[in-house]
Amino acid sequence: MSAETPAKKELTAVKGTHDILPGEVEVWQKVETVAARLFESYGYRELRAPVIEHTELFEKGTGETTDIVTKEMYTFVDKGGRSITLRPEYTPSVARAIVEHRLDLLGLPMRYYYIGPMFRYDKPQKGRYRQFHQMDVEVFNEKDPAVDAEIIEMADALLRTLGVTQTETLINSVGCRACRPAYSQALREAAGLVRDRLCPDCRRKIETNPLRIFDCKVEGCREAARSFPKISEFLCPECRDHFAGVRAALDLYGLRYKVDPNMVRGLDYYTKTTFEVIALGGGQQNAVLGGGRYDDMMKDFGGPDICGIGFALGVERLVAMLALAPEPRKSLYVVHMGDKARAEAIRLARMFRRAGVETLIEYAGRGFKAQFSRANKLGAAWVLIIGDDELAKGFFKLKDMAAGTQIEGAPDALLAVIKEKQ
RNA sequence: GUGAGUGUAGCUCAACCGGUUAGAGCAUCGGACUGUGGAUCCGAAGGUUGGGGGUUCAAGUCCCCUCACUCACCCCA
Repeated sequence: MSAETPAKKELTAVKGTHDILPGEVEVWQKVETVAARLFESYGYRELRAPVIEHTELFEKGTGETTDIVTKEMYTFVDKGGRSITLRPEYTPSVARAIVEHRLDLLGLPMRYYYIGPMFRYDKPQKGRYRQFHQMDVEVFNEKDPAVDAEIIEMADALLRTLGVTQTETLINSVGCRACRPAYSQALREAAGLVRDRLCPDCRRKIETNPLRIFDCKVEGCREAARSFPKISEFLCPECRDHFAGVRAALDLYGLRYKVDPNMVRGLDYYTKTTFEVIALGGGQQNAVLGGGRYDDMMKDFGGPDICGIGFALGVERLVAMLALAPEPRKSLYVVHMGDKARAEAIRLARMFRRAGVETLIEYAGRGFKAQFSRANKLGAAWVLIIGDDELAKGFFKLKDMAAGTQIEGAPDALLAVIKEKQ
């Protein structure tokens, strides 16, 4: 081991990844426990799928034409020659697990949630990282539009529970395989007519993904897009009824939302309902969560014909919106003087820890003054004092650092005092 | 992948027109102070000025390359 020569800044976190340090990690823990409890109250169960999957899963599930698959995946060949990918999203993994384990035959509600890291080889910027974390929620085999509304309401409930208010909920219907092709065609024709007024990017989108023209921020394109046909005019009766059902159920909840016919999502597999919650104000990466229905994915996997709906929430983006004060922790610091006292300190610390008290022992062997200074710096609520006098009596002193008061007693009695105020 | 901005101590920042050994505050550690914290005073440690190359008698400062970060495009959580 090299005692000196601390490594210079050659060893850094990989681009686009971040350490979540103590101080911030408490916020994450809070978010995770609140979310898990809430999801379970809606009948969801945690399903932990692997971080790595066969590359093919995402090619088929996420879609070969999506940006995620064409240029953002962390893919490598393992030592067995398999093409493996660090998951860029979670939904395909759940669908795979259902097919693999035939979870659809258990007769249980197919409601799953998961919290964990995802990986996309993007260029990092505010709110966008290469390793980021999502809370993912999926419901399968429920086609009633009230379920769409319920899941949106649950997302809203999560944000409200965490004290997030500056958001807007957007919903849309992107139709299904019966009605969307006609709409895409109509859109291509409309866009083709004003081709010379569109930016180069959008001219390309006419062929590749005409819905995305609505996303463009160039004013000329926005202006042109206003005259384009709306998806609502093209929905088949089934999709139209479904969307009306979603809105009716949302109204039942009294939830505020905005129908945004221009909202398109980047994943190919969505059908009917899509939705997004965006943060008001702030940067450009403002989608806190997004999701929708995907009625064809399972079938496309060669599995049973089971519909699905879900959303993914970006934990980094959520945490950035929170202003949670850390909960004060009350800890004990054990100071001591002399070899025997040190041994007693170690013994008593174990006792207090087993009783559930956060306890640290002074190991630097400094004078009492320095030890108290240390305790103060660490923000200890109490200091347990062990010196020759205390050892002789079997009675120890306990100082309340905030009050500055000090009591004396046997370890059990002192523990009782701490537990009372903990 | 494209574009712009920024890189000086752990953090926040100085350093004149290119000119001696790159400074300060905060934080850290030690001492004053071996039976009691916060205050004060004293001191120490901490830097290849992101890295490499170039111009110059001389570069933290100017030029080029590169890396990282930030922001935006694209896309998305």
